[in-house]
Amino acid sequence: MCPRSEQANAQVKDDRQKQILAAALRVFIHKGFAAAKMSDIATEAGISYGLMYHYFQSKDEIYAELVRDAVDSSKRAIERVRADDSEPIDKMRSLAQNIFKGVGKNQSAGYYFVLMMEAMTSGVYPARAALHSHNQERPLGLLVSVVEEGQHKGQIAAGDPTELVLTFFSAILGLASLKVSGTMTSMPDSEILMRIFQPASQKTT
Amino acid sequence: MCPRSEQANAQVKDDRQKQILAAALRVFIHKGFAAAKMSDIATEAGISYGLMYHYFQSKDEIYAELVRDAVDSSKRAIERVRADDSEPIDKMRSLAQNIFKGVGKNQSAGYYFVLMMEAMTSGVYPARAALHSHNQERPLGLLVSVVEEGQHKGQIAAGDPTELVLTFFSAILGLASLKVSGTMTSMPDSEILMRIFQPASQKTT
DNA sequence: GTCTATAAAAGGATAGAC
DNA sequence: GTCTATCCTTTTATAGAC
Repeated sequence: MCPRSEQANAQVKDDRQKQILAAALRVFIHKGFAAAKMSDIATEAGISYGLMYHYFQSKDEIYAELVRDAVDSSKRAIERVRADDSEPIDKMRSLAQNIFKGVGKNQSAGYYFVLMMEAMTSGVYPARAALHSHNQERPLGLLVSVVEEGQHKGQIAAGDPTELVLTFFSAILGLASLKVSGTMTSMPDSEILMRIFQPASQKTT
Repeated sequence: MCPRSEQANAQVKDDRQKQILAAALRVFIHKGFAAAKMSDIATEAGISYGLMYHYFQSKDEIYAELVRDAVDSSKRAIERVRADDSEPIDKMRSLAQNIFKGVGKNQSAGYYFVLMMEAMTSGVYPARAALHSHNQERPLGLLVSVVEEGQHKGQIAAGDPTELVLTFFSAILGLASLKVSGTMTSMPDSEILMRIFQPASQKTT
């Protein structure tokens, strides 16, 4: 009953939740929502099956929580590059490099991006719900204006900026999928993808 | 008992199998293997649940069969462009255009490509089995030499050709996923992706 | 060949001991 | 807080009537 221990317990509880979420992220990324079993997540987290339900109400809840985190994380990363004063093309480059590095090293920052993209395409209900609870503008939408500015400055090829952003990130998604599945052992040079932005008749420099 | 009717029955049987496979392809593409239910496929095919098992032994068998077909189809498409006498860069372009057109129009030729790529990344057992039963060299491997030739001719940027091929097709995979899921209403211009091959300081022409 | 009804298995969720 | 054992829903697969 002493307040100290209660606070400590709250800390333990929070740690466990994070531990479960981290394990679930890995499992969901590798198997997808439907194929991921609660028992897989429990094993990956190194705890018993039943304990999962002490911290989360359902598989859906875990997934929705992760998608929210993924969107937040992606959004923060995007806001960060938007805020700094580099050139538009370098903002896109920096974003790509961060994701490539994260995916290459199996870090959750990289996994978050993959999860967010999969949530967009999967049609899984809890994903849709989590995506829409953030009714604020979608993360990738924040990049359209960056691309537009880059086009005005002649750094980025002409064309519908939304289409360009989607093409760029779906390409990253495809690469990340191959990497995560082990089909590809390491991520390629991110400059290959940067060529998507490259105006036809002009050097990058 | 008359031979004529038996042959006609064989034809009906074959038609039904194709009908089920076509329905299954659509369902698998939209929901993924694990989330796809046999009842979904039956409904999509417009037949009863039980009848599925008259033509196939299991969900795994249907999936494996589709993956085999997808690999064959992709391989034939690749062999076809390899055989014709156009420039290497135009061979890649023609391949991309075909896939883009197929995915854009929801044709099975486009779906086959998506299925094949997903089979590579999914880790689903029947997919792996179907992929390995074709122990012959993998479809995308056939393109490495095309890219190499394009590099010698200065049409394609330098760099590991395998990496380039994988990057190119994983980008297509990502785009196709967005299209199939409805996140993207139409496929972008395939020339955007062709820039992946573009040497840095040179016009395509 | 085709369907409906049922069995069998898998996986999500809960209960209760410790 | 943590685990084991059990329940219950969902889905795969089979049986048997027509």
